[in-house]
Amino acid sequence: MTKRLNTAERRDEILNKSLEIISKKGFYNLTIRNIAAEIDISEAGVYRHFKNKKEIISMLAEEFFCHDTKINNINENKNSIKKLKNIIEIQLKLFSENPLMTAITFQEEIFREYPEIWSKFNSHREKREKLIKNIIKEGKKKGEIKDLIDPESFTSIFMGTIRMTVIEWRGSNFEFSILEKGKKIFSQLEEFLKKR
Amino acid sequence: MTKRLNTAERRDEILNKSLEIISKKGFYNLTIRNIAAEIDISEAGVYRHFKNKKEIISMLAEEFFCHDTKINNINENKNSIKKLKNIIEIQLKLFSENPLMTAITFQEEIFREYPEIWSKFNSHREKREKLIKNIIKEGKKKGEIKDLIDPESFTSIFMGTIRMTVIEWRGSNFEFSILEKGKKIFSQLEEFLKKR
DNA sequence: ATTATATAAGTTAACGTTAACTAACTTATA
DNA sequence: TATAAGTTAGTTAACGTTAACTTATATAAT
Repeated sequence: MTKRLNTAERRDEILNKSLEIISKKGFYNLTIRNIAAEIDISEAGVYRHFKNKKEIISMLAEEFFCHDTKINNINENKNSIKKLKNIIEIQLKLFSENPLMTAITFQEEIFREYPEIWSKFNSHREKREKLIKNIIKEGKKKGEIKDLIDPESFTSIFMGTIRMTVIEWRGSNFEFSILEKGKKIFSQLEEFLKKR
Repeated sequence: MTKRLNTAERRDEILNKSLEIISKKGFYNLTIRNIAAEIDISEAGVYRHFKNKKEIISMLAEEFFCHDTKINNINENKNSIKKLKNIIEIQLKLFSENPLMTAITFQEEIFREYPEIWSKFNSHREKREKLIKNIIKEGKKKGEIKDLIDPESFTSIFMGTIRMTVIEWRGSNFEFSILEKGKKIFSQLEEFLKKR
């Protein structure tokens, strides 16, 4: 009578539902009870598939990083402004394919409970910062980017802008196209960067 | 023997310690137990001064908004770029005077537990967005700001930049001068905005 | 094709802990 | 000396987790 799922299917279901809970109700409401109730199994049933709550959260973070590291690997032999454009495009494309993932980015602080995950987030951000800073420095050297641009300041501007765009998108309940908004915003930043 | 404080003093102590807990240990660890332990009274003692936990949190949010609304009231008869500069300066000055307050800005999501507070944060942000957008529109009309600047996009850039700067400051454990960093970053944005 | 069996997926019912909160009391102090 | 600031000792409810159990099903022997 009762339908059973195999581990792979159930794990996926648990992870997806967990992300949904975080996104819609906040991290506070991610409890084993709530997960179990939403997928209609017992609490103990959840523990057949994950050894504890932390493992669920780690897997979500892992998924997030896995999605996100694509950015660091492409981007060869390109104009530096194109590279920056590319970063925004990839980043926002990932979010647009999986909007709930944005919840993780913006509830980062909550991962403090799990110091290993928390430190991953921090080193991830630092890595991204360095990447952008280097692209700008390089662009200045190659004469593609204005001399007056300060790499460090612009990195803050760049990363802040992406974050703000996503915050607004989340706030609107994902009602506009983040890709188009991203394009529009980058064209503004481009005007700021490029030599004439 | 035991020293007693009057309500006013104790309320302040509780609020300050609460903010410190949120900032240093995260919102999760803001519990009546922890507050009581840190100020060395019993848990029940806390309830002599606040009727429940929500009241503590509401007061903190109130304090935050109170600090923050100064921005909307000044700024008369000024060049539009000066106005924007002013907004950054006031905002960062408030944070530099009370660094722990930044914790509230960046743990916003947590206020979801308290929908009334949460909606205040949102309308607060929207108000700020409108203010900035209007300053830009006005600046364009008056010929102080470049024609190609898109008010909506620039608002995201502007607000995102402030947020990112504060995130970095928090990340560094408040080790650099946020006021100087703000100045530096605004001088970059200014280059972007101003007509030559 | 049918049947036996190991195992994976599920259950119930509890565990110890901690959360927010309260009633009933004691005592310092204005 | 009345009141406000404090205590002790509890409540109820929720948390993550576990032990001990049941049962569906994939697979292998008949």
